[in-house]
Amino acid sequence: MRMPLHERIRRDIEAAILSGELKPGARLPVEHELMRQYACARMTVSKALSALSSVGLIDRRKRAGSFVARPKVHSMVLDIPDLEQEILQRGQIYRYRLLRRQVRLPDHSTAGEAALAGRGQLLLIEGVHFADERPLSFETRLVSLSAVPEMEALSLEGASPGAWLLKHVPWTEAENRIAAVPADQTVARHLNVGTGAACLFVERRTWRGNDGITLVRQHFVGSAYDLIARFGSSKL
Amino acid sequence: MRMPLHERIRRDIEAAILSGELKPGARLPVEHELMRQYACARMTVSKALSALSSVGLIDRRKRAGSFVARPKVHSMVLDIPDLEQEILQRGQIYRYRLLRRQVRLPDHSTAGEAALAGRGQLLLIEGVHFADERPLSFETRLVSLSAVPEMEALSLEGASPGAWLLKHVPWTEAENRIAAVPADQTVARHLNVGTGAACLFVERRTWRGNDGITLVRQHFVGSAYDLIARFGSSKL
DNA sequence: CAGTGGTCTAGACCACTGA
DNA sequence: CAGTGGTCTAGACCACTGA
Repeated sequence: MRMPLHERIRRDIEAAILSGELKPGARLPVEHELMRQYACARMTVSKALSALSSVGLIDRRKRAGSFVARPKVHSMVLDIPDLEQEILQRGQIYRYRLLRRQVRLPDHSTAGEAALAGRGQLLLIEGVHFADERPLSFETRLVSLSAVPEMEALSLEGASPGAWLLKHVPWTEAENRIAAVPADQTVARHLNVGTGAACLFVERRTWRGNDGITLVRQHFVGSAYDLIARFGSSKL
Repeated sequence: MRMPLHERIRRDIEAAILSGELKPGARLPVEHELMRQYACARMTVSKALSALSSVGLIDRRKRAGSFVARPKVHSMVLDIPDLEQEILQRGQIYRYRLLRRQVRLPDHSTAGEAALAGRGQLLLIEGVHFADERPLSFETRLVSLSAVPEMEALSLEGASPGAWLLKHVPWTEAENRIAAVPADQTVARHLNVGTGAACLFVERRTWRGNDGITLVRQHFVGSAYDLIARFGSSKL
């Protein structure tokens, strides 16, 4: 057998929980009992239980014991891959067309802009992502030049600024807002859809540590783009 | 100090990575060096490094050492809370109106239905979620009666079937598809919006272990509902 | 083949908290 | 106040793999 013992213990208990044999609220055997069952040291049992606790399958309470967790928030993993990669993986041709590029001071009447800029200026980038020469997404992006000074000298022709940022200044925190909105005149023109057409709107802010990196707003052609989110307790 | 030592080591290294002091690809001190620095046992260092490895901040390789990970997939946590809870938390009145309830065999021409039903029948539930008496979401749901037989006898008047399921048959795997779609006639009538209005569409399948639980399709009034997704490396 | 991480032992002391 | 989990020690043997 090449599965570590702590892993085997973890799986045994996980299986019992998922099968319903151990129901939410049920008490697990105490560590010393598991040590006896598996004939192992306490650290080994502890490693297995800690792993289950960290994925939220059990709750551990001192003096009381370990219990199967009651179901809680259902958060799940949302993949928002690099648009360029995603289009290429679909076997389509990717192109980014730059519409506007401008360095400016933050608009202090917009709280988000001031926070993003810090003490520096902002780079405003507007463009359209094409898949097989059909517009897929209209994107307006603000980049903090105090966080990413290299970006000011960068030629943006042809390359997706989002892909460049991902590669050079990976974020550590992000927040997304996802909504369905009707296309206004600007969006409709750039995406080549009718005014009022349903668009998927994604607004994303990213940070690296405490520094804001970018704020991006993307309108996707509703009929051409979906987001997929998956969740599994098998994730670590 | 009441922070465990392994936690302090983890944070020290995490801070060095996030600040850029340790760049992607950089080699970390070997375990014995960290033992010396913190004057502790190897298990303690190992616990700190394992935690960093499990959140993907470092890669550990035998014989070679531990290295700051290069940035990878950007997956993030998407919260789709119980709609009832969410509306109540906004300080609005929640109501669910049941439109249709029907037990039937799966439509075998639809791959998803047959897989969901297993050997049993399906419960079809249609209804509308109201916030302050304004329609927010039109929901069509299929529930596998072989996985959740209790649901057949359940009165569904007034209570959200999603909330009931969450409480009684929590899922372990889920998949969501999120899109923007125009309201068709049925959706427009139930949500009290114009035909063609932008709606946020969420299709979710959930499983408990290997058994399909439910397949739900929800249309939200675009102007009234957003999804929020957050990501932070601070998550465990 | 030597250095690294992965696992494991058999203890120990402690903080916490419910009976 | 006794039982539980949280942490930690000072070792050990091993698998892996790059120099």
